[in-house]
Amino acid sequence: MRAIGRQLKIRQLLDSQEFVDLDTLCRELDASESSVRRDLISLEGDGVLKRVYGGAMAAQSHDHQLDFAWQSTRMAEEKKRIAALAAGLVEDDRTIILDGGSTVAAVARLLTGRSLHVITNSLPLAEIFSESRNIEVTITGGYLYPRIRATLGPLCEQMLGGVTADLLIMGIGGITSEGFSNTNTLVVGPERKMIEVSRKVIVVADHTKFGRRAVLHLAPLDVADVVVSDTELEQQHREMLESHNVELLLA
Amino acid sequence: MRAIGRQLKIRQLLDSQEFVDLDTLCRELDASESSVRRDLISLEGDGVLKRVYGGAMAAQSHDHQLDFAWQSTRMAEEKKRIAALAAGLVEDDRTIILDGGSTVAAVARLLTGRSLHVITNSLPLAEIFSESRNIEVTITGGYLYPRIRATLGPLCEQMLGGVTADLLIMGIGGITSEGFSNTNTLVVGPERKMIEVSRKVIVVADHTKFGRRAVLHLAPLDVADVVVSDTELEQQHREMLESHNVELLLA
DNA sequence: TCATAATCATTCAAAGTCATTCAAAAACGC
DNA sequence: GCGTTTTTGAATGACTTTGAATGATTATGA
Repeated sequence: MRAIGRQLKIRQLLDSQEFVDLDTLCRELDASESSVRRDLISLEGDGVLKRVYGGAMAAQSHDHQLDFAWQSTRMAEEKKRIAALAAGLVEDDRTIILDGGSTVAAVARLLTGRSLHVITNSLPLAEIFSESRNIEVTITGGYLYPRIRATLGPLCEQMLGGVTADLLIMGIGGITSEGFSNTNTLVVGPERKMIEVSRKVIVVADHTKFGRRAVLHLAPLDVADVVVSDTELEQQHREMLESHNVELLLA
Repeated sequence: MRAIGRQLKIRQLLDSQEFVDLDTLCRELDASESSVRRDLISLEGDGVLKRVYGGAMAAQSHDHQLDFAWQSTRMAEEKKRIAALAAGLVEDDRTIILDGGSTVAAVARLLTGRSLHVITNSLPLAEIFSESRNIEVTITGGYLYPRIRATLGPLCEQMLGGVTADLLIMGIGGITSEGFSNTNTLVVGPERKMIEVSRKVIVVADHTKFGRRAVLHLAPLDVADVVVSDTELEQQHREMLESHNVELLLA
């Protein structure tokens, strides 16, 4: 059977089932492991499926499953490692501000058993701590932005202006030598306030965020005390942070 | 079976049941205890489930949480009728404050299609409007009280002090001739503020609340403009409200 | 309260899976 | 037919996952 025929059959298989392992594919397609692997690499490039350890998963759009598929990728693993490192930097019984990024959510899940005072504008994040008896959660008020389910606006910023925190853990959209930037116009206001009222600022960002400049400039590099990223970060970006006196930790 | 396949099956299992023990998982997945544990750790990291001693529990999604809270309230027919009547009193394009009682939640459900600005300190209530494109939700900040998932405390009251609303719809613990009272020490502070900043106050309360005095006095009867209750309300209580110039509507 | 049983985290060797390389086979153009 | 390009499958070594064993921790019941 030719490559095209095999790939067609793989597509069909993934229509009916969510996951197929390599052995099954080799048997069904009557092809060698190597060929099947090559097909999977090709199909993954087309966005048809998601390669996972032991086989492949269907990449059905907008379904619950897609999130799952993405979460099981290598990138998600890096995110988890970054989160673990960042969580280790948090000392007990401190007041920390968490912004609403997905990497920060991963950090939050690792903090659930600790004793802390958490301030956040993100409802999903607040929910993570709902079972944590030793964590006091303060939510900033304001307009509830539905898409990301976080509070924003002047009321939010005003309230942030009235608090102080030992630590801020913040996700970010892009990092260049000019500073940190974010994609969402509305969130930068609260984020600037968060930076302002926090004694120490930790930014969590995987290596793909480096060299990218998102639409909205947020703050210069030196507002961050620590940046936590992963080991795939290029040397030039490492030096960029060092030259701005930002401590860099790689997970 | 590979890790991804197992984790998929665990998800499916937790869709249908709230808790699974480790033995069952090992048998169902035909995998060792160690592997299942690793899967659970990974899935917990993804926020899919909550690991508990002896197995794992489904991490209820927000919708489910709501539905659960919904079902757990003994939702008498009366309450629904009261809610419908109260919702009918709300005019479009107004700013209304909703407090966090279960009867008020019933009102909120009926308002989802409307065009309004809603201010609330209750997270479950805010969730009800998450899909409503024409409703702008403002959440009051403050300490997040886990049991009822509402914000409280000085920050909350301070923020309430900074707004004004056309209408307040409030649930209540007890109503006597001395006034309204509530069971929870912490919620009366925000509730007093809510009354203060609202031009009109509607109290929703089924007939069982009348004649009962809860531990904490909240406000005298005449702060309410309208009380909505059900037809089983005794005559003496009807007269009590009338004598305080409170309009009484019975559903 | 203490002893017992069950569950859990950690470690480590074995098994499984993956990316890469390379020579053989197949397809293609002329 | 013959040389070139593409595809294939086996082999190698690197990497990841697995399951059993160990000791630590947590529930249970007397």
